[in-house]
Amino acid sequence: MATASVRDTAGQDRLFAALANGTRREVLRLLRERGPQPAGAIADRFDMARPSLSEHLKVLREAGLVSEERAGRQRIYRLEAAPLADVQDWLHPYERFWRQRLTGLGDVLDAMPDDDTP
Amino acid sequence: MATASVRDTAGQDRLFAALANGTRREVLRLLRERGPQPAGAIADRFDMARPSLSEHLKVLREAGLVSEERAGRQRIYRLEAAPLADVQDWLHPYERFWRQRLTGLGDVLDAMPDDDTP
DNA sequence: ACGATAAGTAGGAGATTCCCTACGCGTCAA
DNA sequence: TTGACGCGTAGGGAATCTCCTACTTATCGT
Repeated sequence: MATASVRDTAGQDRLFAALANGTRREVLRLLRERGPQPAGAIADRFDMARPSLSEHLKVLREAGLVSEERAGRQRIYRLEAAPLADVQDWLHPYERFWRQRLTGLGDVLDAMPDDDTP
Repeated sequence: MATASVRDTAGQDRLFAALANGTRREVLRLLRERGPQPAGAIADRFDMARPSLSEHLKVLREAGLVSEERAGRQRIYRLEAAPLADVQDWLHPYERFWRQRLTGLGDVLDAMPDDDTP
């Protein structure tokens, strides 16, 4: 096993775009807190027509953030957190910048270059 | 000093949406690696009309990810990483889910609930 | 086989995104 | 003061997003 989370630009776009919607973030939270759920049970939690929520699930699926398993006439959705590890990886080189601010180190090092992505 | 990074749903939408674009992520990387830059120097790096890039800078500004400082007829843009700390905070409750997968602990705990956001 | 149930697809309205060209505003140098 | 420069705003076009109301497909119970 070698690479696990190399995401191209378009993939990152899809990932962040999937997260850029409150309803979809709520769906993720629901799956995280309550475990896998059939589409209907998810939809019941939202004040929105079911087909609309079905679309949101599709966006999450295409971003790799949920998977579906068919069980009879239900489709059980499950959180897939792996792409979120990609987000954390993306975040990592920025970490020292907010650390810097919070610890009051100030803006002293602002111009100090670093290399990370080619 | 009390709360520093409480972001409402709309604010999170704006934040993730700002990150959901390759050009804008590139701008952030540039500011991280090369330090603060005038708008023109940033625009020169992209194969895009300057007003288009100006719009991207506006989106980043409204998400709080960059700040601008006027210096003569230039506007120096600077990375503001604090909102990215919000992203990491948002990410945190999901962390155990991908850890779980990676360490091969398997799907055993998938249905185990946890509480985090109200 | 039939009707009811679970959930996705089709198509469409209205808003937003992402790019462009044209133009306006402030600042500096001569 | 005039002209050039740095940069933003206006406005517009094509594509995409987010919601809706039908409608289709697949499965289950009787």
